[in-house]
Amino acid sequence: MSRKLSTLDPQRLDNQICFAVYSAAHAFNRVYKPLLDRLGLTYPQYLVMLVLWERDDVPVKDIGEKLFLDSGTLTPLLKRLEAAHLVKRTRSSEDERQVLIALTPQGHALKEKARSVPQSILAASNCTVSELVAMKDEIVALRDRLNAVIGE
Amino acid sequence: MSRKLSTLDPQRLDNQICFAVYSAAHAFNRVYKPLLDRLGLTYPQYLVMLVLWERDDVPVKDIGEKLFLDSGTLTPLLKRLEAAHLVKRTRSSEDERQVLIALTPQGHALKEKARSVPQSILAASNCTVSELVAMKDEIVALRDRLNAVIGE
DNA sequence: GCATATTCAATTGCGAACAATTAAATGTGA
DNA sequence: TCACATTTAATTGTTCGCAATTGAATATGC
Repeated sequence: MSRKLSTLDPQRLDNQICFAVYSAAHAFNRVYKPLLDRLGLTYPQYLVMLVLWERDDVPVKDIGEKLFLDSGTLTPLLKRLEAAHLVKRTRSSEDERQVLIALTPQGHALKEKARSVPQSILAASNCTVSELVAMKDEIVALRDRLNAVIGE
Repeated sequence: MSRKLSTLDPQRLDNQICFAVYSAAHAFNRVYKPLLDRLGLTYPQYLVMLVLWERDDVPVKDIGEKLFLDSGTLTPLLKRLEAAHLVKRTRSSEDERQVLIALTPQGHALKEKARSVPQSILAASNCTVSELVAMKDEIVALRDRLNAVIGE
């Protein structure tokens, strides 16, 4: 009775779904870490590389919009990627405010090595592909609604 | 065709579901932040307080197990809560290795003020309660399977 | 009882994450 | 043209998150 109440209590549900997402994000990070260690990347760095492998020579802002991150996070991260010789940062000649991020040959080459990174998660999840696709779409929809609330 | 392939490509799905969770966690954090600011808490601090409001006088390790956090994260966080006069940290007399965390009167009092925190998420989500419960359960199940993989 | 292993918290160092501010470049209106 | 707003990165300061190490207390095996 009190158990049923606590599960359906909307007050707690907010907390519960938020914590579920929060703790799942950490769990993903822990699974990815040993795989990414071999590439010398952290997970946020890996996300940036995924963006760049799709399209190169983009301003910092474009990366930030795709990953929902701001320059306070990206600037030092990109400097670390530059220090690792994976990207080059150059100011745009058309708009001097922009810094364009381009992959180095090593940055491009890393794409092949990264192929094997996402593999064990699906196996470990014990879900069908369609279940995971549905789940992903639900989470994305929730995220987008939350972000819409923030934008007002 | 290529669109369908990319959606069903298990390689990308791994990345996509992980990023969905990662970005949703940030979105939640941004929604909670202005509400928690009024309490003078960050989201991880709020999680610790939620644990303590359920049960008091627990060792650091118990908190860590519930929130999937270690002492490297919790020790400084708890010191900040102590500096804010919300908790008291005392070494257990039974086992001197343990530090017990107890709420101060102000820590207890904050529970009432925190009642209004989880509220807008459900409204903003545009989902039914049962949909959100199902979603939460799926995410928790996935998280637990991921954590099981880490434990080997 | 004593050496060894385990447990627990604290510490250190590094990398996010973000708010708030700064500074420079660009765009706009009068 | 010139004042003003906007855009874009960079900077600064605070807080997480975790790996790795340390150190102390407790438990275990012999």
